Amino acid sequence: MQVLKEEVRSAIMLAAYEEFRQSGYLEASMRRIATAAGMTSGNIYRYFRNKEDLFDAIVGPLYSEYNRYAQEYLQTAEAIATDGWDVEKRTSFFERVQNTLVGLLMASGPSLLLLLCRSEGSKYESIRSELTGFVESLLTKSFTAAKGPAGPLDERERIEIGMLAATMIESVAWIVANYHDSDMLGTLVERVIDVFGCGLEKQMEAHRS
Amino acid sequence: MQVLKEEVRSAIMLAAYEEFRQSGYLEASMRRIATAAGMTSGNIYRYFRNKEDLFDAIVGPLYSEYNRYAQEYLQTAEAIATDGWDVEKRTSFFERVQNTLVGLLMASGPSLLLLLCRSEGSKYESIRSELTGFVESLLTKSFTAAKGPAGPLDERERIEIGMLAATMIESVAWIVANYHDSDMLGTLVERVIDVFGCGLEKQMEAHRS
Amino acid sequence: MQVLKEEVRSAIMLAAYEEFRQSGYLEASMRRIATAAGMTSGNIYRYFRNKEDLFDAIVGPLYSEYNRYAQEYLQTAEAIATDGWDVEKRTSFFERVQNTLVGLLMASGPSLLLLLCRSEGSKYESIRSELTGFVESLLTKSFTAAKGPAGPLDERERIEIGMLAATMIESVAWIVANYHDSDMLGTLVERVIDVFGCGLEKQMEAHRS
Amino acid sequence: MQVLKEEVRSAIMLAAYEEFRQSGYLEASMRRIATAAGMTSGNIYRYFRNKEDLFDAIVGPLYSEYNRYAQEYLQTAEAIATDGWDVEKRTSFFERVQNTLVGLLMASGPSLLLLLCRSEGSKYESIRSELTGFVESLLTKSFTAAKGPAGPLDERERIEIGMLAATMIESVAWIVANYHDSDMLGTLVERVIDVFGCGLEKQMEAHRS
DNA sequence: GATGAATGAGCCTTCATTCAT
DNA sequence: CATGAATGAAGGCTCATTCAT
Repeated sequence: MQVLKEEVRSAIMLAAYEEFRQSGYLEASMRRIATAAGMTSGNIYRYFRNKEDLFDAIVGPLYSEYNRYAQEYLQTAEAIATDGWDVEKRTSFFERVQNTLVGLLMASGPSLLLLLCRSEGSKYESIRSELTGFVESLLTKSFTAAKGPAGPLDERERIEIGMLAATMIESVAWIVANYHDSDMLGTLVERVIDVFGCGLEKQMEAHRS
Repeated sequence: MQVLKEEVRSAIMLAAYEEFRQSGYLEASMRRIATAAGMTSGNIYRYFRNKEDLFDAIVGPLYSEYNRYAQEYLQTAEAIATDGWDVEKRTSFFERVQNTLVGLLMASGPSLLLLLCRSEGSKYESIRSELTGFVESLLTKSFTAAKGPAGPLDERERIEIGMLAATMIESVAWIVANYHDSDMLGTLVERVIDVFGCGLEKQMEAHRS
Repeated sequence: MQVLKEEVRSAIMLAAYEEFRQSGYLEASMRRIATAAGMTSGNIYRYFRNKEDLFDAIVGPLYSEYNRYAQEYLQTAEAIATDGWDVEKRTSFFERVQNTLVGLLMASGPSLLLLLCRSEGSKYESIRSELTGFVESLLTKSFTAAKGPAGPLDERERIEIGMLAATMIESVAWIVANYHDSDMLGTLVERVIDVFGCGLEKQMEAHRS
Repeated sequence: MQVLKEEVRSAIMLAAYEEFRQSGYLEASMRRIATAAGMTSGNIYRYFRNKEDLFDAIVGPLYSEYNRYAQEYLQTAEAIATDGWDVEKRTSFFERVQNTLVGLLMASGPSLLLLLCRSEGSKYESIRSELTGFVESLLTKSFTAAKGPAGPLDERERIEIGMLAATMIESVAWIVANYHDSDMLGTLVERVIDVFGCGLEKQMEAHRS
């Protein structure tokens, strides 16, 4: 049964997606992917150089896009920080973060799940800490500004911010892993941001007084 | 030269803990565990039937304990729910959750890390969703009570509660994976519960009106 | 766009020659040959039954030719030996060997390189020992004649002749593998024959006395 | 059937030796080696890290020894060259080369065969050209000295020396591949050196006049 | 005629597990 | 008790070859 190249390529990527989703990058088996895609393992290598390349094909485009977004938003944040960061700007802060994340989610489709939750052992495995770092840096700027002349953040504040950033990303990862419908995804992420936003405001107040 | 049986058993479990922590259940290597424990891989099998059994030995007791706690708290919650769930009781609600979780953390020691974060591929890999289910059930009760006569929760409310429960557990897992010091652990978990608590209050208000 | 059959055949053989030269028979890759010939690997099998057949096509004609030469020269040598083998004839002996070899080299072109140096794993891999046998037989006749009435060669003489024949072929093979320019090739082979001739003369003298 | 470690190690090396000898480094199959050694392929890896390591174990010691010899003899040659290189020293030259080679052969045993003739694809594959370079350098020194004030060698002389060095090594390789008895090996190598020595003398004379 | 997708056997290697010693 | 040699299945990957199109 001869099939067109693109169809087969898609079939492989589909089977690979499923396998990566179930087993993660390291435990995924090329043989199983092949079987699921209805072919011999050798044939996969006509379409993808190796396991990494196959993972890349699914997840790489999204990663690039993320990189563009991240850089852009960090620069914007930098600019705002330099100008001063008044109440008005601060209130618009979480909308920006929210837009970044929700935008990414909308643009991404199901591959975000692999990137965020199943990439251990691949070259993308640091994505979570990158994302965390990104969010952390935004939060730090916001906090520093809010704190005003009181000076730089103390150790405990930094740890808490780090935790908030990380758990926020964990939460997003969970949502991505459990809801694939684009609308629902957006709603839930917004909700999570709300929750964390609320917690943050409280923390800021506490530290300001 | 002969070592007592229990000492050897401990040595194996110690080495295994470290290996599981670093590599996770699936990627953990029996050979490396044996080497680290100062023996041959074959000897491990005199003390533990297989990899799973070894993981069990480390993580199983905590799992049982968790099960006891969970059941107990659920029953309590049930009782309260039946009696009615007034403001006062509601305000004490998060303290209970908090106590449950922090108590578990204190009672558990480092094996919680394995159970929550390194059990993929083992028979405990569903622990997170179990925990989530537990928290979800508590939240549902609380919400239902708060909503009062307006009747049962709608689909959307249930989904949001599910998400909040799950992401809360994810957050706790992250903390457990990143901070081992018992005090810091407590502080951070309390902080996370604060944040989620704040978000929850807002949500309740929103839905009450 | 359609190419004539013979052109394609040639293109394949050309690409195959290069691949066999670089990688040897066993390590040669049909895929690389196809790519270099500007076609798909499958198409090669319309022109050649398999890898061996392709190697055959390049190297077979030369092998046949060698066989003709060898038989012819052996018969001549036989005839001379029967007639008696005086000094004059003996002095012309190495010229004959030389002419045989250099003739083959000139008549052969680059495929001799494959036949002599890259045929391991193919059905031609015994060519070196065949050639050696041929030269050995010539040398044996010459020696026997030179030794005269002293009778047949002893074990040690036969071994040395065998070795000289073999290393002479090895030398020629090295030259063929390293110099492709026809003139240089001739010069160096003559030079090698000189060297071996010199050694042989000495050996003959030693054994005659 | 339990066997002592060293016995098994030897059995593997023996089987490996045979396999490498028959198929060369690249074509050798670990499975076949294992089968020949009476075990599963996996078990080999208890004794040798991988194919390369196994080849190393057989061939490495000899290679080290060769390196020591080569350096030593090159230094000696250098010293002689500086002092001047009269007839007497020159006549002793080939005795030195001969001693080097024959010494190596005696010290080496059958692994020399693998090193010289079956190492393609391994990290030792350049051994022939190294050896050739070594001999070539000795010959060049000798020639330059013999030529005296006439100055450096011309292109053609250099090519011929290169060829003589290379074909000499080829000859030695052939001998090693075909005779394993230590005495016979010595005799034949001496014989080959004689032959080449004779050819060299003639060449020197030709170029001196 | 030619394509190139597909196969299947083979490669080296790793690893949990078993068992003779 | 403990060893560590051995197994067997699986891993990712390559390649000559076949065959539907």
